[in-house]
Amino acid sequence: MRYSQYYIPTLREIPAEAEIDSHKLMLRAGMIRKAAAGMYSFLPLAYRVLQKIRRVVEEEMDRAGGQQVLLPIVQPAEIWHQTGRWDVYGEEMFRLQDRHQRDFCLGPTHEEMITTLVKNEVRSYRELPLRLYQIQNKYRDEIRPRYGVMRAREFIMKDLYSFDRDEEGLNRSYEAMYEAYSRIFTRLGLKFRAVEADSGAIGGDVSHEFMVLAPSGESVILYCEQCDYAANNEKASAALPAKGEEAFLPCEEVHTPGQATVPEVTAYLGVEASQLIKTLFYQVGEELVAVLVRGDDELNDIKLGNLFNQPYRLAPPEEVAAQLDLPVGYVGPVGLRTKKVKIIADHRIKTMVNAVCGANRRDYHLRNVNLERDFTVDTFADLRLAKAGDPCPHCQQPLLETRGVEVGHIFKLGTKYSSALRAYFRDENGEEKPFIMGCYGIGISRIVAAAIEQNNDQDGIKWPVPIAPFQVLILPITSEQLATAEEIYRQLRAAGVEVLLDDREERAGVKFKDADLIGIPLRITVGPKGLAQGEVEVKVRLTGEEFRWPLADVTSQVLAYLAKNTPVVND
RNA sequence: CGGGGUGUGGCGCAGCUUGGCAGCGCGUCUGCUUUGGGAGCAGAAGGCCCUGGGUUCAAAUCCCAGCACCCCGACCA
Repeated sequence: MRYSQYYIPTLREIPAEAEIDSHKLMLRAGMIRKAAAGMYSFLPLAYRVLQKIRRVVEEEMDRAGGQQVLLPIVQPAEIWHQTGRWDVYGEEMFRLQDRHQRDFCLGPTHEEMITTLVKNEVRSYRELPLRLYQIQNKYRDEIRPRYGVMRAREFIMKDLYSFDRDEEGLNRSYEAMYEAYSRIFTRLGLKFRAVEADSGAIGGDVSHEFMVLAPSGESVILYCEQCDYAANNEKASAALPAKGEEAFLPCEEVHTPGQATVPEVTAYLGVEASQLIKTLFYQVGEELVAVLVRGDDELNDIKLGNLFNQPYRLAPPEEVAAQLDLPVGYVGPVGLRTKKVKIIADHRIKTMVNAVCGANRRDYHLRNVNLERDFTVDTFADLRLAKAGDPCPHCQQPLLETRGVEVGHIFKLGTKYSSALRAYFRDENGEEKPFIMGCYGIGISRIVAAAIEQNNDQDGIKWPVPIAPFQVLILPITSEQLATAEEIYRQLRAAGVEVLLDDREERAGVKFKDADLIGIPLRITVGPKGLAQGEVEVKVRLTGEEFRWPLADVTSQVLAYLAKNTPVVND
């Protein structure tokens, strides 16, 4: 491709709206333009990247037994009513009506659509397993779209749905997808990690997210170097520390005037935050529930939500005072029974000896409080937010922390949608059974942004070879070298290399700046200095390495570099 | 939805306090000179100052209402 005939509207200045690197660079490199909040046009350079990602995804989906289909983006409300999600999905769904005032939505996801399709077509276990996927735009009216295409309201997604006859089949489908995803991100040349994830409202017991690692990522990942354990911080758990060995001391009340918060109490009494029991009250449905966590722990809202399994919120102090006559800041589990409040505690409470907690009396705390002797708990659960340094739940090694961008998520759905939509098949005994389903998503457009987050510097993007819009950029310093550059261009193209020839009548500086910005992996500079010795100057964008190659070797050297830097996954 | 901020040529911004010809830098176009990391000179084009209403002889500027966009939070397969 000739630069002069290709539309790459680079910007010198950073548009004010962009916050993170990938967003700034996609705008500056002329890849995207905004149409509305969370709605973007993809320009030629970005489209090439999308196509490359798409091709790898398609190859791996096909290899894993997937068959590509294309379902309607506009979906009738009826099927959403059947699963109850027309109401559940709420404001996040783009809705519209046709001329007959019939309700439709723009598909945020396609469980309803695909399940309806399969229900009407597949009758027998003999037709299973079935793995159908598509790549198309998805629509979610996010409350707050942000970071360019990272969290857009219209985005490109690959979604595959698996239909199996039993759990065993589902497990095979799930494993096939897990492997396919690992192959995809490896082949795309991205540093990634698969982590255990919370399956959230979509249900199911097992779920993994695929994270592209980047310090600016929105998700926090905890992982163990010793074993394979890795989870996002919504899901991560830690091994329990050993219970303290000390002898129980007699419980005593101490005066702590005006000391209501954890830092205040620890400072006033000269104890560690880990010796404190925090008591929080949540309004769950109609009742107030007491939740106990160690003073140095943070409550994990996702885990708490999964436990309650209904709407809940932190009860404001006034309500606690009004309903239970308790002074927030001086509340503790001892004697709480008399209030008929359900007490839920994080597992770590079990390991505490001679703890400190509120005395349920203003300006007083209790010392040397011990489980069983002084108070009891209704339910123990893992409720704390795991953090770096915690012991790994599998091997006790300290967990490490990193950040990532979620680019893929796989779920075991079970029969949630097939049951709701009455999608059944006949098994070998002639019995009607609901399909056992799984769903598996990849954010195609998000991968572009994630790849840039992972690979950029002050000067611009540094594309990994597999997803670069072009593999090689040829940069003649002046028009004097254009003929030589054209010749190299011709040879490389003949060898099947994707080349961008910067044939613009611009000064060298401008071309260098744009080259760095758009980040083509190999830059071949054709200038008088090199040509005097029959050589071109080569710079590797990713590493900054520089070489001199004799003119005659350019094609073979380029092919060797590309081969070496295109990850291959063996069958 | 709560809080904060911003809307002025394609991009980045000044002007608004104290009403009086709409400006600067970059980019774009033309010409000349230049040509190894965003060149110089000369000239030119390009504006519903977010929208609507109000105050005023006069509004980018003051007042009212609305809209859009960005950030923080809540929310979110």
